[in-house]
Amino acid sequence: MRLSKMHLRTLREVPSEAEIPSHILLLRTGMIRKLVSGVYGFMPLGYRALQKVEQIIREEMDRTGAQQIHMSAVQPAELWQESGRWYAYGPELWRLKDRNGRDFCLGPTHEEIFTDIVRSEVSSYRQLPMNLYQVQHKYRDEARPRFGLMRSREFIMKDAYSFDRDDEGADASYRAMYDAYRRVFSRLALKFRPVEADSGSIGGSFSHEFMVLAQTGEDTIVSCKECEYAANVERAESLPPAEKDDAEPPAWEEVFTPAQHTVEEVATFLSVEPKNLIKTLLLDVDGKSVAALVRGDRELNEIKVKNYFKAGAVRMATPEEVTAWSGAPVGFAGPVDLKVSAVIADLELAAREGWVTGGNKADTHLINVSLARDCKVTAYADLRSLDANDPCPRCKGSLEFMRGIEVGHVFKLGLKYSESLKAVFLDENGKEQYIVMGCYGIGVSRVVAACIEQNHDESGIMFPPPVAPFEVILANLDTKSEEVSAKAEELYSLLRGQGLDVLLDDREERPGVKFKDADLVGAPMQLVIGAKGLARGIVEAKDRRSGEKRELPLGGFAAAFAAWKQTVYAGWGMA
RNA sequence: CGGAGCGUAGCGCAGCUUGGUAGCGCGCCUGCUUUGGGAGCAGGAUGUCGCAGGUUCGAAUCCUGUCGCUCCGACCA
Repeated sequence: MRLSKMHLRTLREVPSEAEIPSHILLLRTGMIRKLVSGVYGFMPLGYRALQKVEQIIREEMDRTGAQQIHMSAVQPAELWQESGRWYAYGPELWRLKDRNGRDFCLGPTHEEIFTDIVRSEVSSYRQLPMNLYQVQHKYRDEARPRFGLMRSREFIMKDAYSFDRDDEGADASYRAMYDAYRRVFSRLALKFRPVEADSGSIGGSFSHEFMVLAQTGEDTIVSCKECEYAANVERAESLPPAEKDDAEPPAWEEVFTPAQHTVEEVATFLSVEPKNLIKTLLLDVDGKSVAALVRGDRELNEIKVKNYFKAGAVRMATPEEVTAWSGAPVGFAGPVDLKVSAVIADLELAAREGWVTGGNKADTHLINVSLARDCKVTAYADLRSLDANDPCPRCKGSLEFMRGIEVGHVFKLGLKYSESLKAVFLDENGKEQYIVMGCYGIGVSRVVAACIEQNHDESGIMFPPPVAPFEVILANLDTKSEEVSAKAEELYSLLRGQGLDVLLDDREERPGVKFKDADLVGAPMQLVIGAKGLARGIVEAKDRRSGEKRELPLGGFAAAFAAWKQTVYAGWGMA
């Protein structure tokens, strides 16, 4: 592609709406254009990057035997009512009506549609297993779209659905997708981790997320330094302490703690450590009052509470509710004689007795509380978030925390949708069986953003070669010189002959503009040809990632380029 | 949904307090000069000041309403 003929508009200044690097750079390079909040269009450069990602995904999906189809984004409400998600999904489901007032939605995901196809097309065990996928727009009316392509209301997703005769088959399909995802993200030259994850509103029995590692990621993941364990903190399991201290404390008594609300304040006031306190958090779980107890130095993980109750919605109680349930202002709730429908305690709290708790009375705490003796604890469960001192739940090794961007998610769904939508087949014995399902998504547009998030510097994007809209940018610094231009054209067709995507900067611009734009748009390999270099018989080459420059001789250029290309790719961990 | 902020040229912004000719930088167009890290000079084009209503002789500016956008939080494969 010749830059003089390509529509490219780069911005010098940072658009005020963008905060994070990928959003800023996608706008500055003119790769995307916002239409309205959370809805973006792709311009030539951006669309090329998107297609590169898509192509790699398609190749790896096809390799597993999955078949690409294309369903509409518009979906009839009936199917969603049948699965129950029309009511369960909430305002994020983008609903619309046709002229006759019939309900539809724009698909946020396609379990219903794919299950519907399969239940009408598949009737025999001979047709299974089957895996269908598509690359298509998804719509989620996000409460707060943000960060450009990271969290948009319309986005591009590859979604695949597997259909198997039994659980073993479904596990094999899941494994095949998991492996395919590893290959996809490896081929994209991204640093990523597959982690154990919460299965959220898609449902199902287990799932893994694929996280691209980046500081600006919205998720936190824990990863064991010694074994393979890695999980989203939302889901990472905590181990109860090994030792147990059953010594029964003396009877509890009230202590006066005027205006001491927080754990820190109370601990300091009573000269005890925060880990000797119990934090009593009051929650509304699907409309029921619940108290969740964790050690004073721990953080409650609301997702674990939600999963424990298999609840739809969990929220912190309002100050009014706290007062109504505990009889005291915020900061003094405790588990002794608390009027709530359930009290659940973190596993760790079973390990010892003699706690400091809130007194359910203003300015009052209790000491020497025994959960077993003094409180009605409904159940003990893993409720807290891990912290840096926690051991790995698998091997007890040490954990590290990092930020990640979720670019892929694989779920084993089991019978969730086949039961609600009655997707069945006849087995060898002529008996009707439910199809066992899995579903697998990759946020294609988010991958492009994540890739930039992981690979950029002050000057612009550093695209990994497999994602780069162009692998090489060839800048002709002297477009008015016939010799230089002839040489540039010669190199341009030579490189294209090698199957590379090359962008020839043949604009009548000053060198500085060309250098800045080359760095900004982030082609992994930059070549510069100008009168000076030509006189010396060389082309300058710059590795965008490392910044390393070298001179390639025009005599024997092809060999010198091949060697250089190899070092550039090696820098990306590519063969 | 709660809190905060912002809507003025393609982009970044000033002007609003104290009402009176709509501005600056970048970008864009023309010409000349320039040409190895976002050139210089000269000339030029581009605005329903988000929208609607109100106050006023007169509103970008004051008042009311409304829409949009962004950030923090809540929420979220």
